[in-house]
Amino acid sequence: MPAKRELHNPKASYHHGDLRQALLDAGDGVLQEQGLKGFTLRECARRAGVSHAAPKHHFGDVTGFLTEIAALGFMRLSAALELEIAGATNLDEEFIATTRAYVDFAEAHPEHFRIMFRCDLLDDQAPNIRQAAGETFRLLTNVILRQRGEPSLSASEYASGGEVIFVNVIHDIVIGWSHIHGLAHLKLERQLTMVPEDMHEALLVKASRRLATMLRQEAGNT
Amino acid sequence: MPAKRELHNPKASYHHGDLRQALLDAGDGVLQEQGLKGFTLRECARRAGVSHAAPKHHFGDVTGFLTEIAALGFMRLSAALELEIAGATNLDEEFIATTRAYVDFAEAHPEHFRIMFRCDLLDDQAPNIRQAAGETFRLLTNVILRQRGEPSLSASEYASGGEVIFVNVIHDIVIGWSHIHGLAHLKLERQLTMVPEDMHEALLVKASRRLATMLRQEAGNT
DNA sequence: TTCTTATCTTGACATTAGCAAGATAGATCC
DNA sequence: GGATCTATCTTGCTAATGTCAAGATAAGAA
Repeated sequence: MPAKRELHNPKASYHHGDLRQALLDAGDGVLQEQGLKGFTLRECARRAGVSHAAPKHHFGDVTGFLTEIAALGFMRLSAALELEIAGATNLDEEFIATTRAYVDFAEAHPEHFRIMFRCDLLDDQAPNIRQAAGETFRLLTNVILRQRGEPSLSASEYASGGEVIFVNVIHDIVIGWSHIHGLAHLKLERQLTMVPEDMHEALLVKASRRLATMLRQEAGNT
Repeated sequence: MPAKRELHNPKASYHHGDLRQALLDAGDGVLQEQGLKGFTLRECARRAGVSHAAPKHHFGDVTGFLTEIAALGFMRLSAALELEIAGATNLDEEFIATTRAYVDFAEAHPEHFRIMFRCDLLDDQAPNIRQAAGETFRLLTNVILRQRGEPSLSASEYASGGEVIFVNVIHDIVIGWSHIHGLAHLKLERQLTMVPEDMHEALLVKASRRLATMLRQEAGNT
């Protein structure tokens, strides 16, 4: 241990061990405490106790880093959806629970949510985020399929030609997702302030129940 | 005209005349050509032919500038909505046209749209943006009110206690707006790529028609 | 004319992303 | 064991940014 060298973090060795994960954790912290504005590669490096150029080897540039953060966001969203969906005991409840989980996620992790849906900041063709976002979409698709009384898609079914299976219901999937996503996004970005805060839960329930009822009806002409 | 001074723009006088508008125009150009990433106060100043600190006097800081840009965005969105709504000849058409105008706006001005709904980048309590966003919301509210066969709100009616008037229909307003906004946002952020591009128009029409039909029905229990 | 005020410039500082070159240490091979 | 290889991390640099403070300029008021 040569004393002449002053490492950024004298406790740690030159090789961090799991710097990649440490940087992702640091990024989480920065996003939570300072938001996307305070999110810089150098700040994350500082928190991880390494030099400013250390992240480059693991993520390339800031786009690569954000892509990874967004992919993690989709994984957490999927987990939250699965948890809420599993607790529902009927179709109305399931759709409401799905909406609630989605909206709650946006409010609990606003910066992650923003980044996940900012394709100009990401490499949205990267395999990891495509995979993660695809899984979220599969869960939402299945919620709609069940509303319509159709069988759900397993991950493997979805991977191998899910498009073919749900081509007939894609309209309803988009209707359902747009409803959920629009509500979450508008709420997150403070566009629903004309509704008193304590009415938001009731609003979510009523709106989602009405949507679900519609999804269970046969679509009309055209 | 002292020859020793080298102004940024020798053609213009020291006092620009309408630098505020020139900067806003420059900002428009930057957003269109380079997006939010290339949007910097200094770049806008360069385009307007003034020094890098000139914007400060007109907008304060970058947040103030973006707030102004966002307010303009809401005004343009309102104009687009009004135009499309005016062309509709029945309720189905009107709701579809509203959705189309909103979605088209997001695609035509993606960066404006992103900024308008990024409350962390803005001073969303500033009077100009509140006014502009309020007008957009009034137009959307009226679309929903007409679907329900209720009278529209004029700007003055909306300003003086519109909340009281539409408290009974706020659920449907949020349902309608969430649908429209969610569709626009998901499409803009490339989350609907599982639907072939040439089906997007038909998707929009079908989804909106179905939504409009629902809005015209009485809400069920709860 | 002189003073006042709004407008714009200059210069500086702290900060960032990204690059290039070098240092370190763990792993591999002989 | 020792030499080499390679991934990992550091240092130092450049160009750029937002913001501030101080000064310069012009337009209008007094």
